[in-house]
Amino acid sequence: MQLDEFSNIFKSLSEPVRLRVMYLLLERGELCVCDIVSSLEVSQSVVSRHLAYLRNAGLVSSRRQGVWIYYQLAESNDFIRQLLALFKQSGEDCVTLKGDLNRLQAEGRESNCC
Amino acid sequence: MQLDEFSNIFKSLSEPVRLRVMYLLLERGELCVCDIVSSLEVSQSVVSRHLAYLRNAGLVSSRRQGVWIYYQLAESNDFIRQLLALFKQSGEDCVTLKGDLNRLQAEGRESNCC
DNA sequence: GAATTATATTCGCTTAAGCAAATATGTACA
DNA sequence: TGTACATATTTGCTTAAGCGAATATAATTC
Repeated sequence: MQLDEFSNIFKSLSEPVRLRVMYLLLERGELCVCDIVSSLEVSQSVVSRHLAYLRNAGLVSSRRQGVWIYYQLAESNDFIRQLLALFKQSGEDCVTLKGDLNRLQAEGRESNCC
Repeated sequence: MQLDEFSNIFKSLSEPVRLRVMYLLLERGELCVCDIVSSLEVSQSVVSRHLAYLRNAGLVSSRRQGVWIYYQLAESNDFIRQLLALFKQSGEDCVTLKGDLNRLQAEGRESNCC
Protein backbone atom coordinates (compact mmCIF):
# COMPACT_ATOMS: atom_id res chain seq x y z
CA MET A 1 0.00 0.00 0.00
CA GLN A 2 1.24 3.45 -0.90
CA LEU A 3 0.69 6.75 0.86
CA ASP A 4 -2.31 7.87 -1.18
CA GLU A 5 -4.08 4.61 -0.54
CA PHE A 6 -3.71 5.00 3.19
CA SER A 7 -4.93 8.57 3.13
CA ASN A 8 -7.85 7.76 0.83
CA ILE A 9 -9.03 4.98 3.09
CA PHE A 10 -8.81 7.18 6.15
CA LYS A 11 -10.57 10.00 4.34
CA SER A 12 -13.37 7.64 3.35
CA LEU A 13 -13.80 6.77 7.00
CA SER A 14 -13.57 10.34 8.25
CA GLU A 15 -17.20 11.19 7.57
CA PRO A 16 -19.84 10.22 10.16
CA VAL A 17 -22.52 9.05 7.72
CA ARG A 18 -20.02 6.86 5.91
CA LEU A 19 -18.85 5.37 9.19
CA ARG A 20 -22.43 4.56 10.10
CA VAL A 21 -23.00 2.87 6.74
CA MET A 22 -19.82 0.85 7.09
CA TYR A 23 -20.79 -0.25 10.56
CA LEU A 24 -24.19 -1.48 9.40
CA LEU A 25 -22.57 -3.44 6.59
CA LEU A 26 -19.98 -4.87 8.96
CA GLU A 27 -22.71 -6.07 11.25
CA ARG A 28 -25.30 -7.15 8.74
CA GLY A 29 -23.44 -8.16 5.62
CA GLU A 30 -25.71 -6.87 2.88
CA LEU A 31 -28.35 -4.16 2.82
CA CYS A 32 -30.48 -2.32 0.31
CA VAL A 33 -30.41 1.46 0.18
CA CYS A 34 -33.89 1.91 1.59
CA ASP A 35 -32.93 0.00 4.74
CA ILE A 36 -29.88 2.17 5.21
CA VAL A 37 -31.88 5.35 4.66
CA SER A 38 -34.48 4.53 7.26
CA SER A 39 -31.95 3.14 9.70
CA LEU A 40 -29.76 6.25 9.63
CA GLU A 41 -32.68 8.68 9.37
CA VAL A 42 -30.78 10.68 6.80
CA SER A 43 -32.08 11.80 3.40
CA GLN A 44 -31.95 9.46 0.43
CA SER A 45 -29.69 11.71 -1.59
CA VAL A 46 -27.14 11.99 1.21
CA VAL A 47 -27.02 8.23 1.68
CA SER A 48 -26.74 7.68 -2.04
CA ARG A 49 -23.87 10.11 -2.44
CA HIS A 50 -21.93 8.56 0.43
CA LEU A 51 -22.51 5.09 -0.97
CA ALA A 52 -21.11 6.29 -4.28
CA TYR A 53 -18.09 7.68 -2.45
CA LEU A 54 -17.49 4.38 -0.67
CA ARG A 55 -17.91 2.46 -3.91
CA ASN A 56 -15.38 4.69 -5.69
CA ALA A 57 -13.01 4.20 -2.80
CA GLY A 58 -13.32 0.45 -3.28
CA LEU A 59 -14.72 -0.17 0.19
CA VAL A 60 -18.14 -1.42 -0.83
CA SER A 61 -19.68 -3.09 -3.84
CA SER A 62 -23.24 -3.31 -5.03
CA ARG A 63 -25.51 -5.60 -6.99
CA ARG A 64 -28.87 -4.89 -8.43
CA GLN A 65 -31.86 -7.11 -7.80
CA GLY A 66 -34.93 -5.76 -9.49
CA VAL A 67 -35.61 -2.27 -8.28
CA TRP A 68 -33.37 -2.64 -5.28
CA ILE A 69 -29.64 -2.21 -5.07
CA TYR A 70 -27.86 -4.14 -2.38
CA TYR A 71 -24.57 -2.98 -0.92
CA GLN A 72 -21.98 -5.04 0.86
CA LEU A 73 -18.37 -4.70 1.90
CA ALA A 74 -15.97 -5.14 -0.98
CA GLU A 75 -13.19 -7.67 -0.94
CA SER A 76 -10.07 -5.95 0.26
CA ASN A 77 -6.52 -6.34 1.43
CA ASP A 78 -5.18 -7.22 4.87
CA PHE A 79 -4.85 -3.66 6.02
CA ILE A 80 -8.45 -2.77 5.26
CA ARG A 81 -9.81 -5.99 6.68
CA GLN A 82 -7.97 -5.55 9.93
CA LEU A 83 -8.87 -1.88 10.13
CA LEU A 84 -12.54 -2.65 9.68
CA ALA A 85 -12.42 -5.47 12.17
CA LEU A 86 -10.95 -3.08 14.69
CA PHE A 87 -13.60 -0.50 13.96
CA LYS A 88 -16.36 -3.05 14.26
CA GLN A 89 -15.09 -4.17 17.61
CA SER A 90 -14.58 -0.66 18.97
CA GLY A 91 -17.95 0.47 17.66
CA GLU A 92 -19.69 -1.75 20.21
CA ASP A 93 -19.63 1.10 22.69
CA CYS A 94 -20.85 3.78 20.33
CA VAL A 95 -24.34 5.05 21.05
CA THR A 96 -25.03 6.24 17.51
CA LEU A 97 -23.84 3.08 15.83
CA LYS A 98 -25.82 0.89 18.18
CA GLY A 99 -28.89 3.05 17.63
CA ASP A 100 -28.64 2.61 13.89
CA LEU A 101 -28.42 -1.12 14.31
CA ASN A 102 -31.44 -1.20 16.60
CA ARG A 103 -33.52 0.83 14.19
CA LEU A 104 -32.50 -1.51 11.41
CA GLN A 105 -33.59 -4.56 13.33
CA ALA A 106 -36.84 -2.96 14.45
CA GLU A 107 -37.82 -2.02 10.94
CA GLY A 108 -36.72 -5.38 9.59
CA ARG A 109 -39.80 -6.93 11.20
CA GLU A 110 -42.27 -4.62 9.54
CA SER A 111 -40.33 -3.71 6.47
CA ASN A 112 -42.18 -1.74 3.84
CA CYS A 113 -39.53 -2.17 1.17
CA CYS A 114 -37.21 -4.85 -0.28
CA MET B 1 -15.59 5.92 21.78
CA GLN B 2 -18.38 7.88 20.12
CA LEU B 3 -18.95 8.58 16.45
CA ASP B 4 -17.22 11.96 16.34
CA GLU B 5 -14.13 10.54 17.94
CA PHE B 6 -13.85 7.89 15.30
CA SER B 7 -14.33 10.36 12.48
CA ASN B 8 -11.91 12.86 13.97
CA ILE B 9 -9.21 10.26 14.27
CA PHE B 10 -9.71 9.11 10.72
CA LYS B 11 -9.76 12.68 9.49
CA SER B 12 -6.50 13.37 11.27
CA LEU B 13 -4.97 10.43 9.44
CA SER B 14 -6.47 11.32 6.06
CA GLU B 15 -3.79 13.84 5.14
CA PRO B 16 -0.54 12.58 3.61
CA VAL B 17 1.81 14.89 5.50
CA ARG B 18 0.19 13.97 8.79
CA LEU B 19 0.50 10.29 7.98
CA ARG B 20 4.17 10.75 7.24
CA VAL B 21 4.70 12.54 10.54
CA MET B 22 2.86 9.83 12.42
CA TYR B 23 4.93 7.14 10.77
CA LEU B 24 8.19 8.81 11.72
CA LEU B 25 7.03 9.12 15.31
CA LEU B 26 5.88 5.50 15.34
CA GLU B 27 9.30 4.39 14.15
CA ARG B 28 11.50 6.77 16.06
CA GLY B 29 9.64 7.70 19.21
CA GLU B 30 10.52 11.34 19.60
CA LEU B 31 11.64 13.98 17.12
CA CYS B 32 12.17 17.69 16.98
CA VAL B 33 10.47 19.78 14.35
CA CYS B 34 13.61 20.49 12.36
CA ASP B 35 14.25 16.77 11.90
CA ILE B 36 10.73 16.26 10.64
CA VAL B 37 10.99 19.21 8.27
CA SER B 38 14.17 18.01 6.65
CA SER B 39 13.08 14.41 6.56
CA LEU B 40 9.79 15.15 4.79
CA GLU B 41 11.23 17.90 2.60
CA VAL B 42 8.17 20.01 3.22
CA SER B 43 8.13 23.62 4.35
CA GLN B 44 8.42 24.48 8.00
CA SER B 45 5.05 26.18 8.14
CA VAL B 46 3.27 23.21 6.64
CA VAL B 47 4.87 20.82 9.11
CA SER B 48 4.12 23.12 11.99
CA ARG B 49 0.46 23.46 11.07
CA HIS B 50 0.02 19.72 10.74
CA LEU B 51 1.74 19.13 14.04
CA ALA B 52 -0.69 21.57 15.64
CA TYR B 53 -3.56 19.67 14.05
CA LEU B 54 -2.29 16.37 15.41
CA ARG B 55 -1.76 17.87 18.84
CA ASN B 56 -5.30 19.26 18.91
CA ALA B 57 -6.59 15.88 17.87
CA GLY B 58 -4.77 14.38 20.85
CA LEU B 59 -2.58 12.12 18.74
CA VAL B 60 0.76 13.68 19.61
CA SER B 61 2.20 15.64 22.48
CA SER B 62 5.18 17.94 22.70
CA ARG B 63 7.75 19.12 25.17
CA ARG B 64 10.13 22.01 24.93
CA GLN B 65 13.83 21.65 25.50
CA GLY B 66 15.59 24.93 25.01
CA VAL B 67 14.92 26.19 21.52
CA TRP B 68 13.71 22.85 20.29
CA ILE B 69 10.30 21.33 20.61
CA TYR B 70 10.13 17.57 20.63
CA TYR B 71 7.05 15.70 19.49
CA GLN B 72 6.03 12.19 20.37
CA LEU B 73 2.93 10.04 20.17
CA ALA B 74 0.42 10.88 22.87
CA GLU B 75 -0.91 8.29 25.26
CA SER B 76 -4.12 6.95 23.86
CA ASN B 77 -6.83 4.34 24.12
CA ASP B 78 -6.90 0.80 22.77
CA PHE B 79 -8.51 1.71 19.50
CA ILE B 80 -5.90 4.29 18.61
CA ARG B 81 -3.00 2.15 19.75
CA GLN B 82 -4.14 -0.78 17.67
CA LEU B 83 -4.92 1.41 14.70
CA LEU B 84 -1.45 2.94 14.78
CA ALA B 85 0.19 -0.45 15.24
CA LEU B 86 -1.62 -1.65 12.16
CA PHE B 87 -0.56 1.41 10.21
CA LYS B 88 3.03 1.04 11.30
CA GLN B 89 3.09 -2.55 10.18
CA SER B 90 1.39 -1.90 6.85
CA GLY B 91 3.60 1.11 6.21
CA GLU B 92 6.60 -1.16 5.78
CA ASP B 93 5.83 -1.48 2.09
CA CYS B 94 5.25 2.20 1.43
CA VAL B 95 7.91 3.88 -0.68
CA THR B 96 7.26 7.37 0.62
CA LEU B 97 7.25 6.40 4.28
CA LYS B 98 10.42 4.39 3.93
CA GLY B 99 12.06 7.26 2.07
CA ASP B 100 11.25 9.65 4.90
CA LEU B 101 12.76 7.27 7.38
CA ASN B 102 15.92 6.86 5.34
CA ARG B 103 16.38 10.59 5.01
CA LEU B 104 15.92 10.94 8.74
CA GLN B 105 18.60 8.39 9.49
CA ALA B 106 20.99 9.83 6.93
CA GLU B 107 20.70 13.32 8.31
CA GLY B 108 20.93 12.04 11.86
CA ARG B 109 24.63 11.38 11.33
CA GLU B 110 25.47 14.90 10.24
CA SER B 111 22.71 16.77 11.95
CA ASN B 112 22.93 20.52 11.86
CA CYS B 113 20.22 21.04 14.45
CA CYS B 114 19.03 19.67 17.81
C1' DG C 1 19.52 44.17 24.93
C1' DA C 2 20.41 43.06 19.99
C1' DA C 3 20.98 39.36 16.82
C1' DT C 4 20.08 34.56 15.74
C1' DT C 5 17.64 30.35 15.55
C1' DA C 6 13.52 27.21 16.09
C1' DT C 7 8.91 27.12 15.95
C1' DA C 8 4.12 28.90 15.74
C1' DT C 9 0.57 31.69 13.81
C1' DT C 10 -1.83 34.85 10.71
C1' DC C 11 -3.43 36.44 6.08
C1' DG C 12 -5.15 35.93 1.62
C1' DC C 13 -6.33 32.72 -1.48
C1' DT C 14 -7.89 28.28 -3.80
C1' DT C 15 -9.92 23.85 -3.85
C1' DA C 16 -12.50 20.00 -1.87
C1' DA C 17 -16.48 18.35 0.34
C1' DG C 18 -20.71 18.71 2.45
C1' DC C 19 -25.96 19.58 2.04
C1' DA C 20 -30.89 20.29 0.17
C1' DA C 21 -33.71 20.45 -3.60
C1' DA C 22 -34.56 19.14 -7.98
C1' DT C 23 -34.07 16.12 -11.77
C1' DA C 24 -32.72 11.84 -14.21
C1' DT C 25 -32.35 6.81 -14.71
C1' DG C 26 -33.76 2.19 -14.54
C1' DT C 27 -36.99 -1.51 -13.27
C1' DA C 28 -41.58 -3.41 -12.62
C1' DC C 29 -46.14 -3.95 -13.49
C1' DA C 30 -50.74 -2.57 -15.14
C1' DT D 1 -47.12 2.59 -23.20
C1' DG D 2 -47.51 4.82 -18.99
C1' DT D 3 -47.25 5.12 -14.06
C1' DA D 4 -44.93 4.17 -9.77
C1' DC D 5 -41.09 3.22 -7.08
C1' DA D 6 -35.95 2.82 -5.77
C1' DT D 7 -31.88 4.85 -6.54
C1' DA D 8 -28.47 7.97 -8.68
C1' DT D 9 -26.91 12.35 -10.21
C1' DT D 10 -26.86 17.33 -11.03
C1' DT D 11 -27.11 22.18 -9.53
C1' DG D 12 -26.28 25.89 -6.58
C1' DC D 13 -24.55 27.08 -2.47
C1' DT D 14 -21.75 27.15 1.97
C1' DT D 15 -18.07 25.77 4.85
C1' DA D 16 -13.73 23.41 5.89
C1' DA D 17 -9.07 22.64 4.87
C1' DG D 18 -5.07 23.09 2.37
C1' DC D 19 -0.96 26.14 0.82
C1' DG D 20 2.79 29.93 0.52
C1' DA D 21 4.42 34.06 2.21
C1' DA D 22 4.86 36.91 5.81
C1' DT D 23 4.99 37.89 10.58
C1' DA D 24 5.14 36.78 15.60
C1' DT D 25 7.00 34.43 19.70
C1' DA D 26 10.32 32.36 22.64
C1' DA D 27 14.83 30.81 23.90
C1' DT D 28 20.05 31.42 23.26
C1' DT D 29 24.16 33.71 22.69
C1' DC D 30 27.07 37.55 22.39
